[in-house]
Amino acid sequence: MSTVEDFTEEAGLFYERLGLSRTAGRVVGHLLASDDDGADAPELCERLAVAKSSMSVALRQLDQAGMVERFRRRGERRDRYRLTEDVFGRAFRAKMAEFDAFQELAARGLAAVGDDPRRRRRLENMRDMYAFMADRFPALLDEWEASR
Amino acid sequence: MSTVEDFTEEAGLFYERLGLSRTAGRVVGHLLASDDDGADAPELCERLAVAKSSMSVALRQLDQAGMVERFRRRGERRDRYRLTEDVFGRAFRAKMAEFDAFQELAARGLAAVGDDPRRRRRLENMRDMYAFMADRFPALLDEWEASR
DNA sequence: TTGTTTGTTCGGAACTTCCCGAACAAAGGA
DNA sequence: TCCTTTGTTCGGGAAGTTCCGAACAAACAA
Repeated sequence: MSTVEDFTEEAGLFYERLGLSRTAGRVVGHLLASDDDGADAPELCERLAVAKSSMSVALRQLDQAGMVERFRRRGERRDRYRLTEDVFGRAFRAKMAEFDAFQELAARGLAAVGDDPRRRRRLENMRDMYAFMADRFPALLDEWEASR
Repeated sequence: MSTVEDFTEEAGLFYERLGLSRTAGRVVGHLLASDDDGADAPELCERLAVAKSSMSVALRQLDQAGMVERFRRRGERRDRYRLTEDVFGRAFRAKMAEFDAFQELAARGLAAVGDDPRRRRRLENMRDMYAFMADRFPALLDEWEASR
């Protein structure tokens, strides 16, 4: 029997492999399995057995990465946190920024190697491939969003 | 003035952010800026100022990840290493495996949350989006390869 | 003002990763 | 066989990361 707690831990491991901290990944897992009202910090601390200082850091990371947003219900004194509506679309756009970084790295390599065609060939291929992907990706995302 | 050495260090930092070790990233950078004959281990150790034990580990990692291949010139006694011809295509295919893993994670989440539509909505969106991308990506790669 | 709630920052402990040198293993020539 | 070359594995130390509890700051209520 698979539980929400199990899923939360799996998500923690999954996102840890992708570069988030374990705690941040577990938060994402918990918020994925909760509804759009999200959760507040004390609840997350208690459910995930994490100190509030660690939770503060993890939530700030996720906020700055654009993965969660803070909000506050009218009249309440504490923040709540939920995944951004478009969190996975944002993840894809972040991948596109990575494509741009690859292109830039290839360009730096080309500036460094000079004129030798044997040494330019692979870097040019790298640059062109990532340029191609960066060019095509937005249309793919648009197509997905249109299909919703 | 940008040099090949600078580029090698930049590549090391770049690939370290992506999850490789610094040494492995520097090797990739060096091989990117060299020609198709690649380099041998003593040369890499000397140029990158790295112990041969560390180089052995880094090269094995890159080999197992399919990023470099070993080869030996006829009659020589030491291996040489070069980037696989299709190293960046392989990187994209690895991203597709990541898409599959996201789908799988979403499926586990759905199994855990039960019937509540409010809690299923986001996980279903996650699953469907990554399924869409996994479906479309091969055609994108084919298109790139055809355009060569 | 004083006390309470909420959230952040700081210092240190625990853990993990990375890299080195040394020891070891394997293969080829003398 | 014995020695050299090539490459791997092992143990330890250095560096970086993560998390905790405690101290701190800010906002609000009484």
